[in-house]
Amino acid sequence: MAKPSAPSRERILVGAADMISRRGLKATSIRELAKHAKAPLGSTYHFFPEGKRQLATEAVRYAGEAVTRILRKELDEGPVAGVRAFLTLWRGIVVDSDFRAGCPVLAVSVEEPPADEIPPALVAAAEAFEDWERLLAEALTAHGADPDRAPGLAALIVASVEGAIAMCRAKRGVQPLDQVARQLETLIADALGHPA
Amino acid sequence: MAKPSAPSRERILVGAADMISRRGLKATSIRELAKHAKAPLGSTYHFFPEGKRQLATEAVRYAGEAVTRILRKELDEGPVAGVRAFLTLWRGIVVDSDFRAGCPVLAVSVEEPPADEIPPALVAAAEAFEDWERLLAEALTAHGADPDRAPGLAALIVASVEGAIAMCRAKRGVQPLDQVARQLETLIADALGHPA
DNA sequence: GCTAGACTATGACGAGCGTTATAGCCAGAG
DNA sequence: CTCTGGCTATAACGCTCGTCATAGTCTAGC
Repeated sequence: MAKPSAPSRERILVGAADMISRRGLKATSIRELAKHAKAPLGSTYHFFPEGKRQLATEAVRYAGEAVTRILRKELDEGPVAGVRAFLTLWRGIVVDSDFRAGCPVLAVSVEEPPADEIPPALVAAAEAFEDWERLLAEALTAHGADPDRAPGLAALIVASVEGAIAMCRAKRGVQPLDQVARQLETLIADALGHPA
Repeated sequence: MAKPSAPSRERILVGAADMISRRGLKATSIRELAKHAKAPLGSTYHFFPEGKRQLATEAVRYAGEAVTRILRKELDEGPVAGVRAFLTLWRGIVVDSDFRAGCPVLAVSVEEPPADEIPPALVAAAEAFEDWERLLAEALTAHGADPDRAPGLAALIVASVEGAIAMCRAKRGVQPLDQVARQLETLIADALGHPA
């Protein structure tokens, strides 16, 4: 035994993030998730004893941090390259899933929390957004953007990409993401001092 | 008889749009919707005999067109005023609901359609986005923006506002919408020929 | 006042949900 | 080999879901 757990746990998390990004949190059932992740139903409660709440929270964190890692790496080449990678990442997910999958963080963000508490999955979603914004803002200021304006610009980038992902799914086409990509690219070039 | 129907029908529609904007489509149950709209459960099937599909489709159309009307009216004062009204509208909904409600069009857009068909509610969502983008693009070109770039700019506006609504809900604060408002305002001023 | 037709009230159907309980399997430690 | 404990299998709990059927109420037109 020894090793506290197998690759099953991570497979469940990945499957949960994917499923949430497609259907939303409430519409993702643990039974179907188990089937989708090729794990037995009992195992989900073995690995995540607090049930759906815990599973959702960890899935959002997992996905959010995966994107954070990619973003951090690509931003080493500068903000333009980083934003381009950010857009390409989501574009790939949307296209590869035939416009059926999107961003799990967004999916969790648009579901009403219960009246009495703020679910930890929603907190994890907010943290993911903040991480992405912070990384972008730092890269922008590091490359010459006005430090007062960089956070706002970073928020615009994240918001427009998330919105464009949803629009692509509704329209079943990549135009919104491509349009946003173009606009952001010139906008960032401008903010960095640019050539016109 | 005579009058084909009462104000009940519209009340159900409004309630459905509100509920969808909070919980998403799949998580909105007809039973709770009826309670929320103070209509009997039987009435929902009387007014919408095709059931949830029809109800969702009409609710999305209803909400989308309501926003379209507001947007069209406010754009008469120019693109800056129109975008400002657009943002203020959503800001009000988010704040008044204590960050529990958002955009029903976005909510429908991020839910996976069944494998065999594209649900009409999703088509209605795509149409709403397109209407908003078209109105914005027309206003931008009419006020001096480069006609080649206006559609992309309009898409960026819609995408960033939708994304910011979701981010506000996750963070339980209005900063994202306000940041996006500021960025869009200067961006539009620029695109219109501006003073720097 | 009576009747037709728009609306409402109520209850049932099968299905799926989250969750729990119980029992079984099976690799590795002693 | 035995035993232990991580993992799996199966069945069941109460609940809510979308939908439908049936019967009842109310009002407008004659």
